[in-house]
Amino acid sequence: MGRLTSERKATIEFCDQPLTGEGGIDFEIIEGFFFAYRDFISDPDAILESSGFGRAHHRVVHFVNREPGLTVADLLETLKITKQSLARVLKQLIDSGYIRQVAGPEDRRQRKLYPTQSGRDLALALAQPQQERIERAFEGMSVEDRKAVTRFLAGMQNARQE
Amino acid sequence: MGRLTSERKATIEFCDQPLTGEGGIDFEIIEGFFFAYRDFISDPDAILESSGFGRAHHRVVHFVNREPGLTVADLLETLKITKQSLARVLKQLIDSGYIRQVAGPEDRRQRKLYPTQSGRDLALALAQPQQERIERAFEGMSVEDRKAVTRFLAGMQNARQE
DNA sequence: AAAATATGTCAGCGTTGTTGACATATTTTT
DNA sequence: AAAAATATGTCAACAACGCTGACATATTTT
Repeated sequence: MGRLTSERKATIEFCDQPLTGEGGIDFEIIEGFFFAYRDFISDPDAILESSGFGRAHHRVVHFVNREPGLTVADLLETLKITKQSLARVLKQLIDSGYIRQVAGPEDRRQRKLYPTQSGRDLALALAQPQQERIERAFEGMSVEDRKAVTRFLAGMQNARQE
Repeated sequence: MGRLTSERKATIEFCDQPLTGEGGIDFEIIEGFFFAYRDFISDPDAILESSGFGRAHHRVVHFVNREPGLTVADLLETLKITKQSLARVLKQLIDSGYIRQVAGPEDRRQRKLYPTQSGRDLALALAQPQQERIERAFEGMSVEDRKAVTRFLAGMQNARQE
């Protein structure tokens, strides 16, 4: 604890000691996660900029490619955003020809989402720099180490609703 | 590749096969990182909501606590945002009594930032649920496994400018 | 026929990032 | 001492992407 000036009257207190892992807090992981994720998404961000798209578009293109035919409701559940938020970016992706909608064959209220070839190409282009970054981070690591990372990422997630 | 209808004329093409790791892309890591980070920041988000603060405030409080006395320029460099963005949240944190500014002892143009006791308490309260989540993810993992995670997070980051 | 469901849309708002321009205090350079 | 550079603050406008609330339409279920 310190004091703003050498005078006694005000006693304006502030902490001048760095907050370290004394309380059993793993700041290396906390900060590492922040910096790593920020840099991780900066790669596709740079690509998206030229198309006039953003991160929200990236996520939609990604998951539609990962599971072609998923419905709007499925996508909302995965992304955990509102339909109004999704509508904005989805409309742009459809208008730009990256994604198509098909009425559900059984339930015609549904809109099943599929990537076009452009949409697939875009998803791959966005994943590529991320893959290179992952490979660089994995460089020199054993198979067990890599498994540990995968397990860690899974363990950091909330329980999947089933 | 599929077709929207059985008709031939239009040939509206779309991909109906899921994009898997065929191109050597590790989607498990890519998606795991996305879901893990999203859930990771949701914990402090819930706490911040009651104070009327957001994620941007969290980051500022965190780094000021980690390195008391850092200057505004230092903070901008760490967060990689513009001073106008920082000003908004920093002002609120100062007005709310979580952070104090002190003119630099050598260079009086500088504003050195310090947490107050409230600011320290807030930083700890925000870190706590994140720590618990990390511990849960680390559960049952060896020391080498944990080191691998730390190394992975470091390797995912851009080279530090020095 | 009525209710529920899946989706779309309009309107407005909040947070947090951006750029550009300019002001002030202080330090460094000439 | 004057001029230039630096550290910070501030005003204004804008963009991306979350949110809520309300309402419309088509389709399916009850």
